[in-house]
Amino acid sequence: MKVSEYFIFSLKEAPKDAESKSHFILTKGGYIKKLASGIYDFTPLGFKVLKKIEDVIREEMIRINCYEVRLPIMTPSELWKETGRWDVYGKELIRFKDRNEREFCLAPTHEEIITDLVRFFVNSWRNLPFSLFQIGPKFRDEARPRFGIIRAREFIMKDAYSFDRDEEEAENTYWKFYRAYERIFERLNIDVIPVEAAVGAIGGKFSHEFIFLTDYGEDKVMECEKCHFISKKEIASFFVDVDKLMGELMREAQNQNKAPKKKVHTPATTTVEKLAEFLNIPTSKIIKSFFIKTQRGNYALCLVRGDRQVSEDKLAQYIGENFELADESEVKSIFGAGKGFIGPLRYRGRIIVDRTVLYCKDGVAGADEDDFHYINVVPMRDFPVKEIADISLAEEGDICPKCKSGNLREKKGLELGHVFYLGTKYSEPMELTYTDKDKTKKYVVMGCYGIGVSRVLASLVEKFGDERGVAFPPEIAPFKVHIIPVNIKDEIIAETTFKIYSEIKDVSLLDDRDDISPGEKFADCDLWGAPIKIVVGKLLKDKGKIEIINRLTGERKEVEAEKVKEEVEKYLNAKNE
RNA sequence: CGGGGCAUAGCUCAGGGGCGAGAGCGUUGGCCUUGGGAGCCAAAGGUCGCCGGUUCAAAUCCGGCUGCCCCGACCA
Repeated sequence: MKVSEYFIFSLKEAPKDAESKSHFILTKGGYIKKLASGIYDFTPLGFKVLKKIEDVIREEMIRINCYEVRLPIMTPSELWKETGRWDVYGKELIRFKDRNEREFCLAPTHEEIITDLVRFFVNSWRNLPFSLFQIGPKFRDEARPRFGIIRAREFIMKDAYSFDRDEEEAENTYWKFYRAYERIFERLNIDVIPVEAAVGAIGGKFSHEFIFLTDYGEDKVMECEKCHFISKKEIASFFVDVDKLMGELMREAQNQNKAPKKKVHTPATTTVEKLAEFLNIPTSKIIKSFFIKTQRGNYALCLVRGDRQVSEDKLAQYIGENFELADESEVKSIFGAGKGFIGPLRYRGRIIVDRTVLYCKDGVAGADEDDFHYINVVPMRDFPVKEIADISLAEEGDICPKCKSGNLREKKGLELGHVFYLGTKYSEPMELTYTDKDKTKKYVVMGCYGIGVSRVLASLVEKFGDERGVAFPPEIAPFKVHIIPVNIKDEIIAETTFKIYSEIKDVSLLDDRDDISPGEKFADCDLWGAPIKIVVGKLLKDKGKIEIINRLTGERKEVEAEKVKEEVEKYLNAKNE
């Protein structure tokens, strides 16, 4: 491709609001242009990279017998009402009406749509299993679009859906996709870490996110600084030596000299902070109690150390269902006190004790009486410790649950892919069934698998970009070679340049503009992403040589014009094997 | 959704009740130059976001709206 014949441009001044590296480079290099908040045009250059990424994904999907479809983005509300998501999705769903006042939305994801397609076709066990995918736009009216295409309102996603006959078959399919994802990201040269994701109680059995570590991520992850184990912060575990702590507590509980619990007046200490300040003790001495009501209507009292935060995801996972905090009147009628003053000392129902509470050897807990707490509270002595669970958020400095020695550090990550075992979450409400060999009707077992394609592009720029521009790895670079004739008006340079270009035309971008300075050409070369830079200039005049620079490694070679094609091929083949 | 900010040329921005509304970059024409966005000459290019108000007079002051940006909340 010749620059003079292409639609390609760059900006001298990138907009100041470009916050992340990828936003800056992609805008400055003319890959994308903002149309509205969180909505972007892709230019031929940007679209070219996007398609390379899509091609890698497409190949790997086809490799696992996943078939490509094209689903509408304008979708009728009826389908969303079948699963209840019309109401569950809030303002993020872009809704509108057609001329007949029928409600529609722009699809943010396609579970309902694909399930509708599939139920039209599937009747028998003979039709199963199979999986389908598509690559296309998704619409989510994000409250705050950010970092260019990292968090956009319209973005490109690959979404796949699997349909199996039973759980076992579906699990196998899940892991098949999981492995395909590993291959995809490896081929894309992007380092992702598969981490278990929160599924809540409704999601099903498994879910993994493929996380790319970057400051522009929106997910918090905990990483062990020693063994580099990574987990999402919401569900990250951390090491607590429960046996040792229980042994210590046991001795404390039996120690006759230990001060007995004592009721003290603590007026208006409705929060942990106020209580700690009032008693002049660290928050870590307080045993925080909160009372929950589960989806099935059961109650439980949960205890967490005062300086710790409960993880709603971990707690939901632990009890196996969703829950909410019991309301004030329920708490009052069961404990006889308001929320800030309840404790485990008299409660006879289910008590879930977070492991961090085991550190409290003379703690403070609510007295079940407004404006009163007990001090010198010893777990096991003063209340039963039967159910020990891991329900608090991991924090910086906690011990890694895997190697049990390194410290956890909080980092930011960006979700590039997500695999989800759905079970019958959609097939049940939407009546996607088949008749099995035994003539009984069964629900199809589903999974869904997404990759944020445009977000992968941004991540690649985050990884391979610098202040001046970006050099993509050959497999995804828009052009593999960027040819710069320093002065194309010079006949010798022009002749040599066009000769080289004719030999490697298919993979090259030739900057044949004759009206701009060399500096401008070099600047654009930095921006336009080719991993190989070929310069035809004074070296040709002086020594008859061409300069080849590998922008990814910085390696520089001087070769004769006749050898350029060979050199380029050598490099590309080495990278591709 | 809460808090804050911005809106003037294609881009980045200056100006601040009245005078022909400005700069740099970009664009067009001419010249010069060719190893890191170089230089000279000339020209084109504006609903000063929209609606209303105050005023003899509004791009400028006031109010509303819209859009965009930032912080936070939210983000199967």
